[in-house]
Amino acid sequence: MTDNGNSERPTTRTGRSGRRKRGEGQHTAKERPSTIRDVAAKAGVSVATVSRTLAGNYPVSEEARTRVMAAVESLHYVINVHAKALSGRVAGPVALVIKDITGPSLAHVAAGVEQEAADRGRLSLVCATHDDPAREDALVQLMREQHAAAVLLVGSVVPDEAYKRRMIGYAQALDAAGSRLVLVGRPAPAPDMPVTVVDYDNRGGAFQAVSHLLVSGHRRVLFLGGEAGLSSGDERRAGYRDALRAHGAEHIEELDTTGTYTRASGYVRTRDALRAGLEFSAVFAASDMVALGALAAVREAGLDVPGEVSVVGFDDVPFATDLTPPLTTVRVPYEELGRTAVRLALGRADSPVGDDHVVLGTQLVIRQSVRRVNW
Amino acid sequence: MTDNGNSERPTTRTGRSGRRKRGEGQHTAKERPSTIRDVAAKAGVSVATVSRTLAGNYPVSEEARTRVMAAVESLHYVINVHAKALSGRVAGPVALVIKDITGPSLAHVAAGVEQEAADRGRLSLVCATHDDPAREDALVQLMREQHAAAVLLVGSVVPDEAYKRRMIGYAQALDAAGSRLVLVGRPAPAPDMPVTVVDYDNRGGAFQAVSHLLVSGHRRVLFLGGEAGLSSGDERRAGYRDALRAHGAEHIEELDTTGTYTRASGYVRTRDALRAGLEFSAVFAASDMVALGALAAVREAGLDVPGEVSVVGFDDVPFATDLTPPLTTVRVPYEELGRTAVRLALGRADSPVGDDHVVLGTQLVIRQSVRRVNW
DNA sequence: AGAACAGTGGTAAACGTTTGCCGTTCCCCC
DNA sequence: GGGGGAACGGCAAACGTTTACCACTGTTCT
Repeated sequence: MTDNGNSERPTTRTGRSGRRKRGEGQHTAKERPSTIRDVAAKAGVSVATVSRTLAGNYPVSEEARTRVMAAVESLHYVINVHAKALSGRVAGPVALVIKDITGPSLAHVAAGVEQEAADRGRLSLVCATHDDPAREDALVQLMREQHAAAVLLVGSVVPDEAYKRRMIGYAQALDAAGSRLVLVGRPAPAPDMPVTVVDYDNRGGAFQAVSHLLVSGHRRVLFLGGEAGLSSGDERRAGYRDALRAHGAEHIEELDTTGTYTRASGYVRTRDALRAGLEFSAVFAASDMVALGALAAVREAGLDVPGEVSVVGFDDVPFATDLTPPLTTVRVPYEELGRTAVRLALGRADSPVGDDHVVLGTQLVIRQSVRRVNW
Repeated sequence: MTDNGNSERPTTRTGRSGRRKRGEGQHTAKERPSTIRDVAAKAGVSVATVSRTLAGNYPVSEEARTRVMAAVESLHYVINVHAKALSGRVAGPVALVIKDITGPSLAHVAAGVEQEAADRGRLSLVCATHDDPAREDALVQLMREQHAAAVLLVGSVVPDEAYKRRMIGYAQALDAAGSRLVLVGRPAPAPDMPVTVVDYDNRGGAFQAVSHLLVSGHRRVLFLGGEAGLSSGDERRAGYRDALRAHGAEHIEELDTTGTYTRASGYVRTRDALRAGLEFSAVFAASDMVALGALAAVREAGLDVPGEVSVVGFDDVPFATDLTPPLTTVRVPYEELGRTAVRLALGRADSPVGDDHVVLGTQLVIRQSVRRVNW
C-alpha cells in the first residue's frame, strides 16, 4: 500500500488552491501531472471549453482557443488516455502475441503489424509466449482488459483438440469484448467462429520448391520436414509429396524426415543421412534455419553445394542471399502477413462481412544453391 | 450514438422471415462488456465486495467470495484497465521506440526489453520511427499520454545540437510525467538530466577487432566505417585508430572510409577499393551488414576469404556463424542491452540514485574469417 | 454485563475526461 | 423592435474502478 500522501484530502473539494507545502519533497518533487482542470483554471475557462478546443469538434472562439493553447503549453499538459478511454472513445491497441520476437521471420511480421497499426493510429503491444499455453491464456485475458482492438496470434501450432478448444474460447471471449482474434499462420479452429485467419501457402511453396528440384533432374530429395502434427510442417510435407507424385518421382521413406525447425536439427539429420549412406542429390529443408544446418553438414562432409548436393530452403530469411552459395528458397511474405492481419481485423468495422480467411501466396526465389543434373 | 439501425426493434416478429439483404443479423449483438456492477448485482453483493474479492487485499467471507467468483465466471467479466488506472494504480507499459524493428540486432534488443518488462508485469509497446524526428516527437508525446513507465529510444544517432535539445526536452517532459527516458546505444545529451543511458563499448570492440587483425600480421586494414558524425560510427573509428596507434601501424587515409551501415555500402566501398588498386590484406567492417557486402565484393573479385583477404565485422548477427567462412566479429550484447535498459528504468524507483549511465562490454568472437599472415 | 474489537460489507467520493443540455450573447431579417 | 438563430460557454452526469469511512454483527475481555 504505497500511501502517496496527497490522496487523503477529503475536505479540500475545491482545494486546488490550497498550495500547502506538505514537505514530502524527498528527492524529486513528484508533481502530479496537470489535468484538464488546471488548464481550464489557468486559461480562465471551463473544462468543457478546454476539452472542446483540444478535440476541435466544436466551435470555440479564437480568443478562448489561444488562451487554452497557451495554458496547455505552459503546463506541459497531456491528456490522460485512461480518462479519455473511460468516457469518449479511444482506439484500442493491436496486440501481437508471438512465440519469440527474435526469429528473423517473426520480426518481419512484427514490422508489418506495427506499420499497418501505426498507419491506422493504433499502438502495438508485443508479447512473447515462449510457447507456453498458460502464458497465452494470460495474455489473451490481459488484452481483453486492455481493450485491444485485435489480438494476433502468430506462428505455427499443432492443431489438436486442445488447441481448437483454446482458440474457440479466445475467439468468443474477444468477440464479446468487441475485439477480434486473428490467427496468423495457424489454422482456424472451426468454421463459423468470430476469427480472422491469415495464412500463407505452405503446401504450394513446398510444391514449387520440390518441383524445381525435380525438373532440375534430381530424383532423390532428402526432405528435412518440420515436426509431425505442426500445421505448417504437415502442409510443407504434403507439398513435397505432391511434387514427387506430380513428377513421377518415387517417395522414399528414409528421405522423408521429421524434426524441429532449428539449425541443429537440420545439421544432425543431414549428417546422419550422409553417414548412413543414404543416397540423395538434393535437400529440401522446411525452413532456412534447417537449411543452414544442412549446408553445414554437407560442407563438413566435404561435399560441394550445389556441385554435389543441391539445397532449397523455406522462408527466405534476409541473409539467404548472403550465404554461400546464395540460397534458393521459398519466399514467405511475412511483412505482408502482418499488415494484412491488421488490415482485416481493423477493417471489418467498415465492410460488414469482409474476408475472414485469407491465404497469401508464396514464391520460389531461385538463387544458386540448386544445380541442374543430367543423367 | 452508433445508431446502427436494427438495434431499435423491440418487436421484430415478422422481420426474421424476410431474409433481409442487410445481412447483419449475425451474432454481432455488440453487447456492452459486463462491469463490476453487473457482477455485484449477479452475486448479490456490493461493488466494493467484488472489487475486494478480486483484489484480494481485504477479508471477504468464503461465501461472498464463491458467489462473486461464480458471477465473474458466468459473465466473463474482465476488469477495465482504464477505470482501474484512473483510480488505483496500474503499472504503466514500457515503450520501445526504434528506427525499424526489422534489423537483426534491433529485434534482439526488443526481445530483451519484452522479456524484462514481462518479468516485471509490464506490457511492451513498440513503435517504429523510420528515422523521422517528427514521428519521434509524436511518439514521446503519445507515450506520455499512455503513462508509459519508461520510454526507450534505441539506436545510434548524430549527436548534434538539435539532437541534444530534443533529448533534453523529452527527458524533462517524461520526468515531469513520472516516466523515464532511456537512451540505448545513444549518447547522453547533457549531464545532470533525468535520463538513463545504456550504451556499449563501441570503441573497445573496434579496438579488439583491429588489434586481432594487427597481431595476426596484417598491416594494411581497410576500414569500412559508419557515417561521419554518427555516435557509434565515430566510436568505432576511434577504436580502429587506437589499435593502429597501439600496434605501431600506419594510419592510411585512403583505407579509412565512411558510409552507411548497409550491405550495399560495404559492397561498393570494397569493390571500389579493389578496383582502385588499394593495397590491404584485411577489412574491418563497422557492422556485419557492411561485412556482408565486403565479403561479396571480395569474392566477386576472385579473392579468397580468409586466404587472401581477412574480414572482421561488428554486431555478431545470428547468422554470422553461418557465413562462409564463419565471420569473426564483435559481439554486442543486444538482448542484455534491452534488459538492462528496462531494469534500470524501472528499478530506480527502489534504489534512490542507481546507475544512470551504464556501458556494456563488447567482445571479439573469433571464427574463421581472419588468417594469420607472416612476413 | 458492558466495552472494545475483529471480521465483514455497504456507501459514496474520488480519478480525468467527454458531451448532452441549457443558458447567454449577438447578429440578421422581417 | 422583436423573433429566430447561430455561436459559444458552462454545468453536471456519465464512464468503471478503488478505497476511506462508517455500520453492523458477534466475540472476548474486564
